[in-house]
Formats: sequence, C-alpha cells, structure tokens
Amino acid sequence: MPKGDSISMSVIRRLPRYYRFLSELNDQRVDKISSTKLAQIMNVTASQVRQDLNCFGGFGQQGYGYSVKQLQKEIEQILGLNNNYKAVLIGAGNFGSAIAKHLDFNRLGFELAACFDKDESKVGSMLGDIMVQDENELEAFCSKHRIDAAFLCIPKQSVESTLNRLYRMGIKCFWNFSHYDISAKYKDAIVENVHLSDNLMTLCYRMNNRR
Amino acid sequence: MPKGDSISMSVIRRLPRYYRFLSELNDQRVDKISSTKLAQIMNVTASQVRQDLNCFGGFGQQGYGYSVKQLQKEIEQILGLNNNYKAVLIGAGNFGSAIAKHLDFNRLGFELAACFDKDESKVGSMLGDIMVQDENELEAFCSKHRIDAAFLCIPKQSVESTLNRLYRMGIKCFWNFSHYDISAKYKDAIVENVHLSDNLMTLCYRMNNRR
DNA sequence: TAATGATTGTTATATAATTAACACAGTTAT
DNA sequence: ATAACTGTGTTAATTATATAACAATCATTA
Repeated sequence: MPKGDSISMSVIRRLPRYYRFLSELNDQRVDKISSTKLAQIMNVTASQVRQDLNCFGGFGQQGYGYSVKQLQKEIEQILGLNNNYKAVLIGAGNFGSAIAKHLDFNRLGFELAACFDKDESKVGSMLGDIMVQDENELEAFCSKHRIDAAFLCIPKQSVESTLNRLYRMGIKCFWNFSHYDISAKYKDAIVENVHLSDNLMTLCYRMNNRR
Repeated sequence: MPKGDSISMSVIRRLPRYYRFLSELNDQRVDKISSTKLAQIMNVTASQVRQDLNCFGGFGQQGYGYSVKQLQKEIEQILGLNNNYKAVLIGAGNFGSAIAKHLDFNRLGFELAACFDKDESKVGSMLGDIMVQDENELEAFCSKHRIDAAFLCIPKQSVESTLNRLYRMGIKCFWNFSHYDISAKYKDAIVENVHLSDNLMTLCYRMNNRR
C-alpha cells in the first residue's frame, strides 16, 4: 500500500503491540528478525506483519529480514512517541491518581503538565511529581501553557461542562475514561475511550459462553 | 442469524454499549424505541442495530419497535450480568486499588471475593469493604471458595508465577492489565486485556495524523 | 563469482463485517 | 374494517480485513 493512503484503525491499533515486542527483542540484543519469526512470537500471521509494516514503507530487506532496532525506531516515529504532547489530567480520584502515578507518559508521547480537581481536599496534594490544582485554575493554566490534550478521569455527569471549557481553550484531543460520548457532541474531537466496565462485561459474556 | 451460530467478537463488544444506552433510556422513562432512533442516539447505522440484536433472537415487533425494558433485560441476560462470578484481585497497587474502589462489580457480573498483594505493608489495609491479604494465602483462600476469575493488576514480571498458581487452582479467566501475553501461554484461558499504554499511543498517533 | 536459499513487497484470494434493500407483519388512524 | 404507515427480520450487496501465493531481490556459501 502506498504511503499516501490513510491507514485503517485495525492496523494502527496493532502498532503499539509491534512496538512492545520489538522493544523487548531489542532488550534481548536480537538485532534482526523475519516476519515469520516475529509473527510466531506475537501469535499472528506473517502475512499480517508484512502487510502492516508495508503500510508505512519497506523497512525490511529481502533475504535478510528486518533490523529490530531500525524497525522499533520507525514505529516510534510513526506513532509519534517523541512528540511530548502536553496534557492535563482532569480528576484526581481513584483512577486519575492511579494513572498519573503508574504510567510513564514520556515514553508514550505525552508530558503530564498539570492535574486538576474540584475537590478542595485534594487540591495541593501531590501525584508523583505534580501538584493537584483547583479546577478553577484550568483556564489560567491553559492560557499560559500550550496544552494539546486532556485525560478525563471524572464521572460522566461532570464531563459535559468540563469538556466545554476545554474546547473553549482549543483542546480537542481526549483520553476518556467516562461513558460520556464526546464524539457525539464534538465531531472534530479526537477521542480514545477506555471503558473498563464494558471490557469486564465482555469477559463475563465470554465466561458464560465458554465451550 | 440463527441463535445456534457463534457470535462474532465485533458484535459481542458492542453489547455493553447497547446495554448502557438502553439503561439510560429506561431511566428516562422511555418505553419503546425503534432501531432507527436507537441508531441515531448511538451514532451507528440502524442496520447494524437490527443485525446485532437478531444474533440473539427477535426482540422487536414490526411496526412498533423494541421495548426498552425488555431489550435491556435481554442483553443483561445475554451478557450474564446476574452471574456473580467470584473473582480475586491480584495486586493492590495504584491500579488494583483504583479498580476495587471504583467499579461496581455486582452490576458487571462479578463479585470481588478477595484481594491479594505480596507487599506486607499493604496487607491488612482495606480496599472498600475487602481487606488486602498476603499473597501466600492465595491457595488457601481459593480452595475454600469457588473462584471463577482473577483480575491481574501486577507488573509483567510477576505475572507468570502468579498465573501458574492460579491455573493450578483451576482459574482460567483473567482480566489482565499487564503486558504479559496470557493467551500465548495458556491456549484455553479466557482473557480480556486492558492495555492503557497501547491506547494512549494510539491517541498519540491520531493526534499526529489529524485531519 | 555463481549458485542456492531466504525473505521481502505486493498482488490475488478468501473471509469477515457493515450497510443497503425490501417483503411482510403488526400498528394506527379513519 | 380497511387503508396507510411503520419498522422489523432477513437476504443481498458492498466494503473492509486477513490470509495466501509468488516473483523479485538480496544474503550467504562454496
């Protein structure tokens, strides 16, 4: 597939997985790999590996395979993990704080610039190395710093008003943990949803219908 | 599609979303809805709604539509949300505790029976209404109670040994927050993965390639 | 350096998922 | 009642995704 064409979401959602496995191989000092071997490790078909990688250009060499380090770098580039998009975290509750403490945002393309909560008892407390600010400070902060995205860890009923405020500040990219349907309201928003409860219900279904 | 056939994962993964929207409609005292209207609300095609629902049987009535309450109940049944599968949580770190405190497992088909951690400083502390136990107690507990599933909120390098122990106790269903590839090791395991970092990288890609 | 073997990039095929189309059952209005 | 309408269930068409096949290309070895 020529580079110009737009890539399907199916392919895009597999890229992080390639990236993980390649990082691991690189850590193990493996310096070359064939689509067949990589496919075995990842439990997919070699065809899919080659098709996927060829969406972005020919990174392999016939008769040899792929350079692990190069391919890892290429995918890093494609994903844009070196972008350091500035993000604000809205909501320092159970999830918000877990995410802030647990994830290494810098390796995932982001920099966590600030965290906001409307609960005064949380304001001033530390999440890793950033301090929780009062949600009233949101506009002031966003107009000082160029913020690219927001991580929404607030309950559904709080999302709409916060979303409007963020949109007014020009923020249109969201990592959304609530069940509020952002895309329905703002067609031009870029949204990735994490619906843990949906995922758990799916597990329930599959347990129910096991062989 | 006749009921006997196995349902595709694409359809299954949409069921929780139908369930959510129907619950909401029911809360709003809406008592009937057509595939067209539901599709509008959910931002999908009416065809898909009808196809999806018909995988499980004809719940609608021609010329009328679907009864919201009945359809909600049906999907609840299909998902098996009334099953109360007994689950143990492994790992009371940032994520484990956030999940334990935040999710209403009983509405999602599960009952959180116990939580284990190997960190002695966490043992004895409370997560909502359950107490964190020493991971050494795992076998003792599981042989006393019939446990159906495990929620794995531990780092990748701890998963393998814990997984083996759980498997030995007959537990084969997992909600997995780590990057350990459970299905690769145990082909008969039922696994739902939550890969937050993959999701965030996807957001990064899409921000990079917007418009 | 020529012959052999390996492995890609790419095209062709097969499968899966989504959308469209429509006949007919049931509702509603007169 | 009967006519006009609504909206499902279902089949057909389309589109998307995944797999297979293979010719062209490069690496390796003798």
